[in-house]
Amino acid sequence: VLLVERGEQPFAGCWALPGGFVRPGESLHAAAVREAGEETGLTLPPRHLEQLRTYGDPDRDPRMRVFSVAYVAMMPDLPAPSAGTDANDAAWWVAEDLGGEDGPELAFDHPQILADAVERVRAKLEYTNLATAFVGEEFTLSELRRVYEVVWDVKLEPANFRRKVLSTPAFVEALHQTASQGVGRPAQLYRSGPAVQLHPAMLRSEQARAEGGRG
Amino acid sequence: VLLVERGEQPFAGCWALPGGFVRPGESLHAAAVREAGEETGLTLPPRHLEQLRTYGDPDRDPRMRVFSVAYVAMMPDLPAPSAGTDANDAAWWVAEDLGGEDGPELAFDHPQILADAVERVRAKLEYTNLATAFVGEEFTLSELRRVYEVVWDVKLEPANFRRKVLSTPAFVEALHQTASQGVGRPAQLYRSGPAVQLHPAMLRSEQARAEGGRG
DNA sequence: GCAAAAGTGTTCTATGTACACCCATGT
DNA sequence: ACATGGGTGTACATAGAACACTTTTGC
Repeated sequence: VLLVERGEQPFAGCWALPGGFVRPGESLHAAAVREAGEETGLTLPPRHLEQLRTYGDPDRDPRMRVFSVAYVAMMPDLPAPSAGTDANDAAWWVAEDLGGEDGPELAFDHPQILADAVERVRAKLEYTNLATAFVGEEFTLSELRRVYEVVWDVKLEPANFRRKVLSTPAFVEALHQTASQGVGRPAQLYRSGPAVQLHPAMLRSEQARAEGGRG
Repeated sequence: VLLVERGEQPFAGCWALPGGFVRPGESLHAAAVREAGEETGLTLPPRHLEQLRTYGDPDRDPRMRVFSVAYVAMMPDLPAPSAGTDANDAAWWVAEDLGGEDGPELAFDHPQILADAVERVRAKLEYTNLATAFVGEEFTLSELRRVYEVVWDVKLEPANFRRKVLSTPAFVEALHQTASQGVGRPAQLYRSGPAVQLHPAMLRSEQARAEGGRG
């Protein structure tokens, strides 16, 4: 999770999701990309960007009435961010470490926004190819499986996962090359296929579903 | 679908989704309920209300920059609406009749909003108890099945549908009363159970999924 | 009695799960 | 040789689809 440390009141010193104001003539989508870049120094376009939802409770910002249209973006190979305007610092965080006792305090209603985002991603892994946005353009099935295992916090049977992915039409395409890596038999390389929606879905177990979300 | 006929430019004479501006100190949720009521004369609280998404393209309203936070509401027993402020008329429409040649022209980007709403509802029938918001507090399984059949535009096996609904934990609760109605064996009455998310889901077939939506 | 809708039983098939087993590589 | 991860095969359990059949009402 990409967070910035606030340099101004309110919530100075707290960490917050990067954001800002939409400009005249600018679409919401473009504003999300621009603001994320301005506050963190990241220029690469994200692999995936989608609207989450809009937060507009009257007292969510003590200064004035603010409506925040939250977007979720996905990036692999997380490049090092740098603090931008209005921010002391910018850094990547592990989602698991946020919201607990040890983690930093999040500003405004950003804990809720983050929780909604995590649950959205968990749910979308089931029925879309969103998992491929977490890995490089070329990847092994083990790398793809690790995405599901980490995000859902479960262990998946490698054999069954493999069959499931390969039997889902247009989910991945074989490159007929082997990855050159460490110990063990080299794995085949794949790239993301044309399918965006998956039929049938990669169903998470009852247990994995209870993990995070009421959805 | 509840629409109002616009009395002012732009799009005067066109039909539009009811809406308006959020007031100071008012939540988005409260504004959605209030505006729907003001423009149509309906006062009953909807059985279900949820945020759809926010539309903010720079030129979606020719007068000025407008961000619309769309909400979807569900009501059974559709009471007759009456035209309110800024509206010539208000009426219920069949969703299927909108968007085609015969239907009325919808204002602004409301065709897109409506399409997104229909797809949201279609998808949510699968994994939530949203279908129960379309029927009365007490209902037969045939009435519930008709919701799925109409919204998804499919035929479902009554026998299998019954088993599926009754085997899904906390989806419906039996009232041990029979409905008094027309021809055929009287059906048992049920009411909505405590479950909001359904496990396992009521999966629509590949065909029903292709019907409306890419999601 | 007959039509119509409610409800039960049963068979067949598809899909997920668990686990045994073989394959190819680095050390 | 052996540990490690990649990949295949297979038996079992579960869930959905299709359809025959019984039950209960109105006409």
